[in-house]
Amino acid sequence: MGVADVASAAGTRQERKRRTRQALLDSALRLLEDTSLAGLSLREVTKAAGVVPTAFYRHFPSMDELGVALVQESMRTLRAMLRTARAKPADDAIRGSVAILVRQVGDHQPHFRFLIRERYGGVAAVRKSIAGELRLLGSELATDLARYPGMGQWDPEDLRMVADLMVGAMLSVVTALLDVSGDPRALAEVVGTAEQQLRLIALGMAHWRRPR
Amino acid sequence: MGVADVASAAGTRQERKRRTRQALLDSALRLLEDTSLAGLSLREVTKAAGVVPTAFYRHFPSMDELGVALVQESMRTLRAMLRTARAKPADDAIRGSVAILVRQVGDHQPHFRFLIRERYGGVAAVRKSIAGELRLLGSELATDLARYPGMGQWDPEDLRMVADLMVGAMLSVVTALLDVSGDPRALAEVVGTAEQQLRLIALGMAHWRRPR
DNA sequence: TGTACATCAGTGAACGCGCGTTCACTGATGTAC
DNA sequence: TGTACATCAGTGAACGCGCGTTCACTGATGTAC
Repeated sequence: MGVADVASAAGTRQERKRRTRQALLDSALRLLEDTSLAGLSLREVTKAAGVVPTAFYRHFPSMDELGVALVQESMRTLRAMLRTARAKPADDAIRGSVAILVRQVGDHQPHFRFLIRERYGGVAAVRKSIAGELRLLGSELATDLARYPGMGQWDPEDLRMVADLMVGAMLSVVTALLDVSGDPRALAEVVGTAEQQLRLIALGMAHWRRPR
Repeated sequence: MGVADVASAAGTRQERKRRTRQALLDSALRLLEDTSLAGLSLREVTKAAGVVPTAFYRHFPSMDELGVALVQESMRTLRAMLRTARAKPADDAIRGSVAILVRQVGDHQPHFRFLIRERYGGVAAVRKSIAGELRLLGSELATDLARYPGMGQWDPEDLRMVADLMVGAMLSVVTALLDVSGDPRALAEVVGTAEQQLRLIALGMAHWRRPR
């Protein structure tokens, strides 16, 4: 028998298990484009992944836990996007950031759709997981903002307030982008509106004086 | 037999039907505090309303249609709120508007929770219904804004852009309010943050010059 | 007012179906010697 | 390297359950005369 016998071609047992787990996650994510997690059954997911229903339990204790795993995966995509934006500061920061957002949402629609759908969806464990991750993201963004020229002396509470406003605006734009997918005219309008909304927020920041 | 015999006490047949329909809507709304529409069964709703499952079809062709009816009902609550805000312009418009929002969300939590949950939820018909209603709301707000002193000469597109930003911010605040229900400390913080975010947007508007 | 008939909101039995979960199993992969 | 045993990812049968929907029905309400 050649060097690539059946066992080594399929990988180690551990590696094969990891692949099945990933197949379950991928299948669920695909099915979730049509429904919410609450409307998705364990049997549908296993069928799409090509395993028997009972095999599910070798990987997750319940569909809720699979949902939490999908949150982790999706948040990794979102963080990758912010890292990209941070890495290459364009001369027009707003236009550059929106362009990156558009690109990333286009490339990873299922992840973003999942986050938007389940953020206030029916599964409590998933909702809490997303809320916690977004809170963390707000903190990180506030820290980033503090490094911007002229913002060093901002009050930490104000930084946090602005960061949360920006996260909210970003998620609004993501939502709008998911709605227009495929229609170039509508896409251009969403991009234009997003840029202007961010400019308006930036304008507010430029004239901000801490109240009270 | 007295004037208030069984028939007249229970109302006309039409009136009794209307009451059963309302019982179905009320029961569904209460059950929806724990799940999303996709996770709610026809049988649960009829059981909570005190009728037999098959009676459901005398009022709605499907659970989806009940969901659409709940959107109508909830939007009526939201519009009532905006009418209140419009009716009594306080000397501090932002503080006054936020106070009305807090009051109204506290009084009608189930309606607001339903809108927030199902806005991007799993049921397509309901999602579309909410999206359409919110678009309408944005138009109305843009028209309102045009009447403000100093905004008459704003470009209609810019008005719409700002109106959408405000609707988005309002819904963010509603979400935050639903999360903190019952905790006075957290509530005060949400109110403070909301007021500051709106002030920042107002500040941006004050310095806005139409680009390009 | 009284009678005969029509309407129709709500009932209750029944159906077939997909669900989550249990259990004992199989057989390839992994490990100890 | 070869052998004997352990591990464990995935299988397949089976279960009881709640689901949406059908259907023929009941009996109070409504209407025509």
